[in-house]
Formats: sequence, C-alpha cells, structure tokens
Amino acid sequence: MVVKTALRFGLIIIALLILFQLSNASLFIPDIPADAVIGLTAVVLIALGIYLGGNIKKPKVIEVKPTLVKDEEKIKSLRISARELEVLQLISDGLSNQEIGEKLFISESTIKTHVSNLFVKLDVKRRTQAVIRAKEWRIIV
Amino acid sequence: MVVKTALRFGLIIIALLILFQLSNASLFIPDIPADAVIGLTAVVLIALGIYLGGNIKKPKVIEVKPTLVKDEEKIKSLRISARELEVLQLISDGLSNQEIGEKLFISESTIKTHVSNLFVKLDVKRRTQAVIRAKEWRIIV
DNA sequence: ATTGCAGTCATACTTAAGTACTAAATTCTT
DNA sequence: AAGAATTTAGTACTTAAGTATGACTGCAAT
Repeated sequence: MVVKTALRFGLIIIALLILFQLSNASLFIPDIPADAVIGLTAVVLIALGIYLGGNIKKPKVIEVKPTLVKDEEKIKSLRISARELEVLQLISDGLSNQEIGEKLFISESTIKTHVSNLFVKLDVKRRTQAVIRAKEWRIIV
Repeated sequence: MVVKTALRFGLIIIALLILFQLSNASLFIPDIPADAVIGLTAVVLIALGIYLGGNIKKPKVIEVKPTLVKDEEKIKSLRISARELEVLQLISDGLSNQEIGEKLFISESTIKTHVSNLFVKLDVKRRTQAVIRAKEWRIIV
C-alpha cells in the first residue's frame, strides 16, 4: 500500500515536470500556440486534481440494514395460514396467548390451537424457538 | 440544484479566464517570474480538479452491517451479573430453563432464580419480552 | 351436494415458566 | 478481616404454555 502510494506520487511529479518543461519550451516555439499548450496543461492539471481527489478523500461509509422482506413462498410451502401468521407475529412481539387473543378478539384457546399448529409447521417446541425459526426462514420481519 | 450547478460552472469559467489572462500578462511583465505564475496556476487548477472531482464523481460507498456490539455500560448500569447475562443469552437462543441448567451444569431452580432477577432488571414479564428488551438495549447480540 | 380447509372454541390434561421467599457457600471489594 | 455482591439451591406455590382431541361453522373448489 505504501509502495503503491509512493509510486503514484512519483508518477505525478514526473508528469508535472514534463508539463513544466513543455510549457517553457512552447514559449520559444512559434509553431505551437502558447494558448493551446496552456489550455492543454490546464485540462491535464484539472484531470490530475480529479484523480487525486478521488484517492485522497475518505470514502463515505453508510450503514445498511439487511433487507427485511417476508418470504411468501416459504409461508405457502409450509401451509401457514393468514391467521397463524398473525399469531406468529404477535408471539414475536412478546405477547402472551391471552394478550394475543384480546388483540384479535378471539379466545385464548383458539390461540393455543394456532400456536400448537405453528409449532408443528415450524418444527419447534417453544415459542422462543418459533421466533428464531420464523426469522431464520424470513416468515416474519 | 440546476441553478446551483450553473452558477458553479460560471464561476469556474471566470476563474479560468482570469488565470489565462494572468498567465498571458505575466509573460510580458519581467517583475513576476513566469515559473511562479505557472506553478501557482498549476496549484489552483489541481485544487479546482479536486473540488470538481468531489462534486462530479459519485461518492465511494462502503456498505457495512449495523455494528452488533454489546453495550457494556448498560449491562453495568442495570447491575446484570455475568451469570445472568449468560442465562439471558441462552434464553435468546431459544433454550428452556432445564436446557440452560444442563448447559451450565447448574440446577434448573438456579436458572429460575436468575431468570426472575433478570425480568426485574429488564422490567419485563415474559422471556419473549426479555429477548426483545435485551436486544433493544444491546445487552445481548 | 360433499369434500376439504380455515377458523373458531371447549375440555382435560401435562409440562414449563414464573414468583416469593429463605439460605448457604463463594467471590469481590474495601 | 468484614461487608457486599454473586452464585448456588431449595420449597411451595401460581400462572402460563403447550398437547390432544372433538366439535361446529363458513367458505370455496370439485
């Protein structure tokens, strides 16, 4: 890395020296218009600046969250129903069976049915595992 | 945005014209050495290039995953012990109290003690909530 | 029409989770 | 060394979670 930087700067210095020489020489050669040489030099120098700027400036670092998209195919393949998915999401939100029932206006015993069916489909034994599995398989966000 | 860009380029053109004029003039004024003017011009042009490069070039973007670092300060402030933290992590991994006990070679009743103490410190009622809260507060990864 | 799925609910049960203490041994800390 | 915090473990209990099974309804496809 250090060698690369040194090499780069060496090349830049050589390029600059050549330009200066050319610039000086042109003043005494009438065949080439001085303006053209100056213009060319300007363009080369600006290009050099742009090149240097790209390397000197530290890159912008932005944090990106992994794309949180549900895998609808997986949900279908596991034959998880819409209601079951709702319950699964609420389990993941930390709600108890009773709270889920209240939120969905259905009895706790129905929630238990959904939960049991979910565990079979997700191949887990506990709700904490269900949450992990469901996120692994991108069934819930 | 368009106006801003137009203005910027206008200024750049004016700056260039001034430089060209200066450059031409200096050739006939012996008081100022031609090399100095050329050198100054070079510096200005390179600076201009760097400035332009910063605006024209699309920024280098490095994508990084959100930093998953435990907040040790938070752990201390909540007075969560090392053992409790271990238990918390294993809860988050989906293990039952019994499984956690087996993994740590201690009785399930001890796990229950740790769990209860954790719930008070995390201000939650259930282990599913504990996992959510612990991740919110970056107590576990 | 009947077949099947989704959703609902209930009962009865077992197991796990969680609470509320008490208490002892161990390990830091001062 | 003394005190504080941690870790361990127990008992006794309450509550929540989870299982198994059966039953009823509505709805859509065959």
